[in-house]
Amino acid sequence: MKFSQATDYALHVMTYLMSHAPDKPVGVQTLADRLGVSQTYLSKMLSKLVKAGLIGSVSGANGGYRLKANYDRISFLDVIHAIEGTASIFECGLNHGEGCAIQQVVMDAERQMEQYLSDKKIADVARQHTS
Amino acid sequence: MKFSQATDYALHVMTYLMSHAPDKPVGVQTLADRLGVSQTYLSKMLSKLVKAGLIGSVSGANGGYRLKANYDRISFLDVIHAIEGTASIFECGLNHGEGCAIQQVVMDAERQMEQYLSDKKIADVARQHTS
DNA sequence: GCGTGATTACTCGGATACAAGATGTCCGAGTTTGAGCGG
DNA sequence: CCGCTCAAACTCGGACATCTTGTATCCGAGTAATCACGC
Repeated sequence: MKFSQATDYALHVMTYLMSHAPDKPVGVQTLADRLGVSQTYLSKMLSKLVKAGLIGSVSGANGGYRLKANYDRISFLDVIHAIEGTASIFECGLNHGEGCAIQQVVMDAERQMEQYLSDKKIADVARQHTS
Repeated sequence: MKFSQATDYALHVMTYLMSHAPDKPVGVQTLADRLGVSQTYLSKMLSKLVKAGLIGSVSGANGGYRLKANYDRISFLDVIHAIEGTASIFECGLNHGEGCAIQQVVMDAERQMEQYLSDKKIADVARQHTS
């Protein structure tokens, strides 16, 4: 029960883009050096972020990844869902009639956390802390 | 980012004990049959619950696992922590000065969820829904 | 100076390798109950 | 009926086996900018 490293990287990339280059595309190489991660692995996460519509990609020379217009409305939850998927945190594997009360409780708890994460925008922390 | 099956099993065991046998020890065999899990695997989780002090074990014939006196104060979070460990859900692997703002946000979100889970007692759902 | 082609700097996707953790099994050791048996 | 012994029913712990998932690397294909070169 942990968030993956990939999520960590993705969040930091988003923060970096917002605080350092909100308008220009940045190559994977640059981002990977900044975070101390291999560029090939980082590109996997960036692909997911692109697929989720959180950032855009510019191919070819001088290309890279860049923020889109409404980047200041992206929440922590958006990034986490893009990387980790949107599946629920808890699945009751038993078949004891529908509506497992235990699953209900855990999913409610999950909603509490997601509520908090969707209120927090990446741009908020990017402003105060240039990663 | 999911809770393990083990946590699922543990929660159901606790619910079962509270609703069916609050005072007598129940063997692993019985519990495992009830849940459709192998008894040897289930015993691993029960050991963890014992170590965490959530239930007691009675060895020897007619032995098994049983609830302790204050079982109605056990929360979902207690069981989850016993199985999954108490480590934080998110660890920033980067070394960019202390106090990563991103980690701060995610940990706050985690606290939201844990707050909810520590308010919910197992006995609450055991009363309404005999698993 | 101007098109045209080659080179370069990128993204993108698939295939693969590796390690760790979750899941599940097997077995041996210790512990208590209870039944059997001899006096 | 009493006490002893022994088997059965348990927990407990460690050592495995397996499977999935996260992490990471490599490579080939496509794409766009830029540079070189010939006219």
